[in-house]
Amino acid sequence: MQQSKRKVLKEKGWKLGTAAEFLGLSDEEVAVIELKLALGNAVKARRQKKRLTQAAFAKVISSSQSRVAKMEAGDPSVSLDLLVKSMLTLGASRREVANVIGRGTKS
Amino acid sequence: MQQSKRKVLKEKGWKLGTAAEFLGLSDEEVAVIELKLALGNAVKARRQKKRLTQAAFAKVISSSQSRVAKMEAGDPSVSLDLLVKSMLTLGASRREVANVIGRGTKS
DNA sequence: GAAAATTATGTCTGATATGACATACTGTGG
DNA sequence: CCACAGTATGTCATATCAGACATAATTTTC
Repeated sequence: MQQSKRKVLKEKGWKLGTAAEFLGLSDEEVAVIELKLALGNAVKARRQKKRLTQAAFAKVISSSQSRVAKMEAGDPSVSLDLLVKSMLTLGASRREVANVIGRGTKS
Repeated sequence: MQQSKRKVLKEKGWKLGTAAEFLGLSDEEVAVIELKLALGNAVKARRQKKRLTQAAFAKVISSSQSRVAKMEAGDPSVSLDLLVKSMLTLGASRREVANVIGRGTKS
């Protein structure tokens, strides 16, 4: 696990704060976080392509603007479930979701 | 959304019970459920291949035997997060996880 | 450059997922 | 048959995630 990656994640608010947490975060967990970041970016891209505002999209998925913002920002409080459901709602196929997961997403 | 699929999910305990819930379950949500079933099967296959018992694997991911059983059984109470983390812990690459998501998994 | 729209961030309360435990079910060897 | 390993199922208390709201920061439009 490279320091560079750790740094980015830490800045996003993923608590790698204390030594215990730092040590306690397995590579698999870090990988899941990276997945979430990739999906967040993908959601943002798709939403923008559809020229939807965060608020508008929030209504579509019966959520709130702030939650959408957090999704896209890679906030630790959003689940894979929500991200995937969002992608699908934005019209992504299962395969497209898989692509994002397979190879990350360039911003 | 085909009746056949609905039926299978219902039997697994995904509450399509009341009319409201039946109508309230969007196709995207159903798709997410299918994803979970596919991942559950994939987890089971990988675990068995490694000749790990549910209890043994549970220890590895700091969980419990019952939760592993629920994952593999496609229980509604397990999250995508846990399923994906499990796959990765079982040695699956991000790409392999993507494959399961892209094309389901034949049991 | 002000006003308006959009997005970001923080924090609540309620909803849902969590590990743990108990216990029941299923097979398999003796 | 029976013990025993593995798996399934139900239930808890606690932790984590949810939508909602307020409000700050940013971007867009005029």
